[in-house]
Amino acid sequence: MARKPKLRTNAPDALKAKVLDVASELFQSQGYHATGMADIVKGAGVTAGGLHHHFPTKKAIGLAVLRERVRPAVAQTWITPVALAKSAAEGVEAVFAAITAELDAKKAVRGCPLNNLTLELSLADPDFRAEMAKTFAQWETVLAQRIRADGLRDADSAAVLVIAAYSGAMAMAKAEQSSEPLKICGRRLTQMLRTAA
Amino acid sequence: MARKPKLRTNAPDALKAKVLDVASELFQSQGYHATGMADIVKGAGVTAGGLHHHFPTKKAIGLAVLRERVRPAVAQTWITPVALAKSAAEGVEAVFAAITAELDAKKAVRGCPLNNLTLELSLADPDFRAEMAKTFAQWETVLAQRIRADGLRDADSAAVLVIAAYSGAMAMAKAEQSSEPLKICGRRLTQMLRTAA
DNA sequence: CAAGAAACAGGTCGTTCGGTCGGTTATGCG
DNA sequence: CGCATAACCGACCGAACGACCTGTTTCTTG
Repeated sequence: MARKPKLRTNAPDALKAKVLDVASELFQSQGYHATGMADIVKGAGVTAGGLHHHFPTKKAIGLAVLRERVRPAVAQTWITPVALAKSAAEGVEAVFAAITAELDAKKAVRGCPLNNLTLELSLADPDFRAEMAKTFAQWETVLAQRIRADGLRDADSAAVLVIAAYSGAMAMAKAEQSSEPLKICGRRLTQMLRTAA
Repeated sequence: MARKPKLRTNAPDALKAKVLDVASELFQSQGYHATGMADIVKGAGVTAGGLHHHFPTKKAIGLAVLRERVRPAVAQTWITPVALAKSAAEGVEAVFAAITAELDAKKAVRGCPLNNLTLELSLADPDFRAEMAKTFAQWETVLAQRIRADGLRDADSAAVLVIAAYSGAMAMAKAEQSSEPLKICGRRLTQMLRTAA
């Protein structure tokens, strides 16, 4: 039945990467349940069979997106910059500035990838929930370390507050389609970190 | 074809109320997209035809849930208690205490209804987004008024921070299935409101 | 360079989705 | 009491869903 012996090159890593790129993009802009396998297939330019060979289920894709896209994204935009900053206050200020600048540049506020998936999936599946909890825990740990290094008391609770305020501000920003809540919270959080130091 | 002339009583308001109760419960525990019309039909003990007569589409149910269940819930658990409290700090403290107590009593942390639906739907549909934005705005306004009445400066930004921290803490609580983030944020927020007063 | 393994193609399966339709029953009103 | 109208019933529809399976091509390795 070989009708069209279509040209092909085996590149499993590239295929996987493309699938995860497309899937994380779609999950971010539409949500997990609103995204169909067909959307991913079409967006990634892959066939259903090829996709199935690497990711047996949709859940496997979701988990991989969480581990290989969302978590690194949190590390890159939040954890590393704050850890390397001169002070926690300065780091938080820079992160909020970078994020609000990016939001203003685009047209739409699509929310924090971690929070989007957390609220949609953490109750639906224990594996998803474990993944998110782990990411949050890591985030808290590193941020608390940085705050403690500045000599602040209650570094742990401060870290939780910063992460919570950021997450919630992003949710409000998504609802209002404006970066204003983030700007406000960024300002108050850096001020809090500075005056306590 | 009248096989079973099943007993029936016309009670449109009761039917609507039951549908909204069940739908808001299901949306809260599973999410909007993960909840099918069949789930609502089964849970409410209604027929598909009866449901369709009052709610032409699923979206209509979602909007009604938002307006007639979620918004009143926010008003009842947050806005009214804070508005009536002796001080903003005391009000916020009481609200956080009530919510964490309720969470600890149940087994699962299901998140804030408003945030759950916001993150899932605000990008998908402008009508949904408008509804959420309105609810957030009202929340901000009343909270800021209460804070301002205590004589605090920057009451508006404080209100945004409080709401954001609450929302984000609930998201973290959902991921970790623990009321701890809420307790921590509640403590720090009331402390902030008190020392600034 | 054979031959087994891995990568990929793409059609198809059963299910569930949201929504519809013709028909029946209750109820308010004149 | 009659009857128009709203409330309600439940079988049914096409489309889309996630998953899968067989067959073919490419790679790897002894």
